[in-house]
Amino acid sequence: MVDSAEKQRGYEAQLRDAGVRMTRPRRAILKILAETADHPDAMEIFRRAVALDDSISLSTVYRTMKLLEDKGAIQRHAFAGGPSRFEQADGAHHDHLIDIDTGNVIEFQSDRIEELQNEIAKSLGYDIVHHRLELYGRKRRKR
Amino acid sequence: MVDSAEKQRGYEAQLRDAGVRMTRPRRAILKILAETADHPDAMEIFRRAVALDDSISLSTVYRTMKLLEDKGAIQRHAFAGGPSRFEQADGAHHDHLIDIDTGNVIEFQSDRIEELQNEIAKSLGYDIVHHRLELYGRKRRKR
DNA sequence: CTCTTGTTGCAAACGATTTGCATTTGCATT
DNA sequence: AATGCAAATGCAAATCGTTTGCAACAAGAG
Ligand SMILES: [Mn+2]
Ligand SMILES: [Mn+2]
Ligand SMILES: [Zn+2]
Ligand SMILES: [Zn+2]
Repeated sequence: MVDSAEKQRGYEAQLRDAGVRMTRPRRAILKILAETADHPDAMEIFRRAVALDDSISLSTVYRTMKLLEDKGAIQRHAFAGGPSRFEQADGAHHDHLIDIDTGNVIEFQSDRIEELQNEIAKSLGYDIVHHRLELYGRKRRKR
Repeated sequence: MVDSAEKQRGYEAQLRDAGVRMTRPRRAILKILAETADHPDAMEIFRRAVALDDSISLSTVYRTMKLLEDKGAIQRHAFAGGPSRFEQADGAHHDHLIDIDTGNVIEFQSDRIEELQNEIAKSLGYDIVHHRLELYGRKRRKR
């Protein structure tokens, strides 16, 4: 809590420096993003935002997500089937495993896979600009 | 040509055996899929289908793609940004590198990456049901 | 405090895909 | 070859997530 409030202040300062006006809706959304550990979609962010400021509109949530994405403050993930989901872009790169029963998202990271991806692209004459690695799975039945 | 006509006949027989009625639109779409080497989207398939049978509707293209997907005859890929793109499901598993400038799709396959994915899922207590690995890249500037 | 310009909420538009419905068709049956 | 019925079609309208036009509003530089 203490930590996320601090983190949020850092976010705001960083954005203000980038020439972004700090409005009530934006503050609410940044607070939500700083506090959450999951990967909420726009509607979920909207719901949480309304709790902080009941005059926020869904359009503004969408507009803000796009703004933050452009500024590199968040990442957008279009997992199969559902709407886009978001997360802060502060941590290190990672990929995702999606629980197809619950929608839960688990993060993982593999240097080896990242390396192999680069090798493959290189051998095909390409430079990777970005990539997407998503595992869709089901919790293993306990034995 | 000879080859794809043969391939298409195989497709039709296989589907008929699965209880799928062979209609004019379906025959047209199967022909298109058997002949193409790329990853067309629904609208593109529609355009090519109209050339074979000008009474085909876009709805039917969508309905047929879903049917074929359910029967396991084709695969649907939702690459970033655009509409779903399709390809026959006959060959071996592979992943894709998308040229972000042209939209061209290049196929590749890495046993090592597939292995690593399974290890990761396993270590997280999951079984992979399906996955998505897409590299978005740009052709390397010639030196 | 004022002015300028960016931002907002709202409703309407959007693009891809799906769906309801009346009509047509495949095809198994006589 | 004619019949019957379920399945498939075309069309238009609906859907879903997301974007946009616009008039009202508010951030923050001066
Ligand atoms: Mn994540
Ligand atoms: Mn492919
Ligand atoms: Zn990665
Ligand atoms: Zn793969």
